[in-house]
Amino acid sequence: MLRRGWADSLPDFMKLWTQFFIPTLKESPADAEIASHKLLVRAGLVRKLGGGLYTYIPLGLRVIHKLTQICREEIDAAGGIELWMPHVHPVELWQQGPRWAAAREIMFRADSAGDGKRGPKDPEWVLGPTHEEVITPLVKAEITSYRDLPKNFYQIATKFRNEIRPRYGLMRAREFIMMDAYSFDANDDGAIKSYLAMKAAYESFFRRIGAHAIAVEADTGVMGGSFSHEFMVPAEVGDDDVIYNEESGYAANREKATSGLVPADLKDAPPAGAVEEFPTPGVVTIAALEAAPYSVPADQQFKTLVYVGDGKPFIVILRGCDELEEAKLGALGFSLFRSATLEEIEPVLGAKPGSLGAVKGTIKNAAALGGVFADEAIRLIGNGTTGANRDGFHARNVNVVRDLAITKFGDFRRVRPGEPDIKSGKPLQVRRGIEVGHIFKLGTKYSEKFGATYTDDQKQTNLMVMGCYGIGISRTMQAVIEQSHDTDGIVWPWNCAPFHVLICVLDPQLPEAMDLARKLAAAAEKAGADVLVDDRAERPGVKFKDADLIGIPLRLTIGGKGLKEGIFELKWRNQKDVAKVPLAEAEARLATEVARGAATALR
RNA sequence: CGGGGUGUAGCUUAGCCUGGUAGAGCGCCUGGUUUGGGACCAGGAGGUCGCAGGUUCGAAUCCUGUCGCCCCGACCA
Repeated sequence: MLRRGWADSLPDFMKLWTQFFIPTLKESPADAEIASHKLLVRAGLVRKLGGGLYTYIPLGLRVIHKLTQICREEIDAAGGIELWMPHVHPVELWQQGPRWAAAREIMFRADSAGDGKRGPKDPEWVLGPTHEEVITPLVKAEITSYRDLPKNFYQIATKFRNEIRPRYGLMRAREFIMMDAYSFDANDDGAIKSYLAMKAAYESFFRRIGAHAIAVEADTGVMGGSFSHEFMVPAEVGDDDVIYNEESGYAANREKATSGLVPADLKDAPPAGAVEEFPTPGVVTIAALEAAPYSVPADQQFKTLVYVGDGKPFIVILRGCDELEEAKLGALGFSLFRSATLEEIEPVLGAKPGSLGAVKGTIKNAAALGGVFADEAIRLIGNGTTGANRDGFHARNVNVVRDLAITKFGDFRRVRPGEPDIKSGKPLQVRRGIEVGHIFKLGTKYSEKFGATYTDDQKQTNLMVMGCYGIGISRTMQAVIEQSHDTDGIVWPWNCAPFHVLICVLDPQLPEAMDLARKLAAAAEKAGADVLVDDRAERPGVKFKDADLIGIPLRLTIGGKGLKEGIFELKWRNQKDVAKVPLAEAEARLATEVARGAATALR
C-alpha cells in the first residue's frame, strides 16, 4: 500500500507538463561545482536567491514533500508528536541557555530592518538555528509529572544558520529544512530507549527513501551531551571523514574516532636518565628536530600546544608525529576554546612556540594554566624530547610519568587510516561522507538550565533527561542526487521521486495519443503512482533528454508508430532496456511495474 | 574572518593583457521546413558590461574603493 499522506497538498490526478513548471537547463550554472548541485538547478528543482538561499520550485518542492512525509511517518511510528515552533526567538531564551556564547556566532538577528522604526539597538530577536531553547521551557511549563513522560516532540521546519561559508547549493545553506525532535525522559534508561527508537526510525527513514546512510559515532559539538551518532551518506564531496572498518562494523566521524594504537595493557616506561637540556638554536619545528644533527624521530618528541579555554590557557601534549583533533578538546568541558595567540603563550610558558614543553618546573607561570592535558599516545614515547621553555633549547630524557605535570590523559589525536581498529585490530579505513542526520543523547544539560523537572512517584523532583535529533531534509534531497545520478541526470529512488511515472507523449497534437496518455495515467494512478505527462510540443530528443535529466523512475512513451501498432513503451530510468507493451495489457502491466517500483524502496 | 578566483542579455560565455562599433551559442518571439535522443532556415526582441569614484579626448578594458557570487580553511543538518 503506497502511502499518500501528503495527498491533501497535491491534487490526486496526473499533472500536465505544460500546466506545471519545470524549467530545465541544458547547461550547468556557472556557480555550481558538484554534480548534485548542478542537477538540482538543471533539473528544475531549485533556484538560487543568494548565497545559501534557495527557492524550491515546484518539482523540488514535491521531493521535499515526499521526504517530509516519509520522515513524519517514521518519527510518528517511533512515538514522536508533531508540533510547530516559532522561527523568531526572543534572544533572552538563548542567553539563558547553556550555549549562547558558541551559538550566537551562527545566529541571525531579527531586528527591525535598516532604519526601521526601532532603529539600531542590541538584538532582541534571533532566528532559530535549532529549538532546544524553545522546547525545553515549553516542556518545563507543561509537564510536571512522571505520568506524562516520556515525550518526544518534533517539527519539520525551516532552520536559519548564518554559516560563515555556505557551500554546494543545499549542502550547507543559510536557510534549510530540518526535522528536529526533542525527547524528554524520566531517567537515563528511558533516554537511551528514546535514543535507540530514534536511531531505528532514522534507519528506516533513510532505507525507505532509498538513501544509503550509515550511522557513525560522532562528536557532540556545540550541542553537548553524552553520546551521539551521525548518519552519513558516503560521497566524495562530503564535508566529513568517516573512519571505519568493514569487518568489525566500527564507524566514527574522524572528529570522534579512536584507534587501538595504544594497547590497553601498556606499561609506563621507567625513566631512562636525568632530564638534560641541550641547545637547539633555530629549531622550532618537529621536522627540524628530526633532522641531523639532533635526529630525534617525531614519534619520540612531545608536541606541546597551547589553547585558551573560557579565558584561561591550557596545554595539550601530543606525540610529535600526531595531529591534534581539535573537536576532541570539547571533552574537556570548556564552553568556548581556541588556540592561544603568541602574545598569550610567552608570559605563561616562558618561551615561544617551537621551544615549548610541559616538564615540571620549566613552566614560567604554571599557576596561570587551566590544566595540562596529554594524549594517551605519548605514553608510547616513554622517554622523549620536548621544548625546554627556553628559546633555543630542548630537553631529552623526559619521562612521561616522572617529568610531566599532567592533569589528565585523554584521546586528543587525529586517527589515521591504517591504525588498528579498537575492536578487531584490523586496519581502519577512511572515506568522505555527507552528514544528513544527527542524534544526540543530551542528558540534563538543557533541563538543568531551564529547570525542566518532574515529580516522580516518590514525590521527588528530578531533572528530565533529554535527547535531540535532526535530519537535514533539504540536504538529504541533494545527498540522494549526489548518490544517485548518471551522466544524463538524476536517477530518483522511487519514494523521493517528484513523480513516479513520466508519460512522454511524442505527438501530443494527436487526440488519440492524449487519450491514451490519460488512460495510462489513470491506470498508473490506480496502482498508486504519481504521474506526470509530458505533453509539450517538443521534438522527441528534447523530451527524452529532459526525462533522463529529471530522473522520474518509470517512463512510458507514446509515439505515433506505437500507437498504430497498439503498443506503448515502458522504460526504467535505471535500466537500459525498453519494453513494448500491448495496450490491452496496460492496466495489469502498470500495476505490476508500479508495485515493483514501490518495492525497490523497501529493499 | 584569512587565502584564491570571478562579475558582460534569462542561461553559458568571448572581448580586458595592448583603451576607440559590446559579439557568439543556448533560450525567447514571428514565419517556414522538420519530428524516436537537446533540428534547420529566415527574420526579430533583449545588455546602465555588479555598483561608485578616478585617469583619459574617449573606459567593459587601466587605477581606487565597494558589493555580490564561487572555491580552499575553521563550523554544521
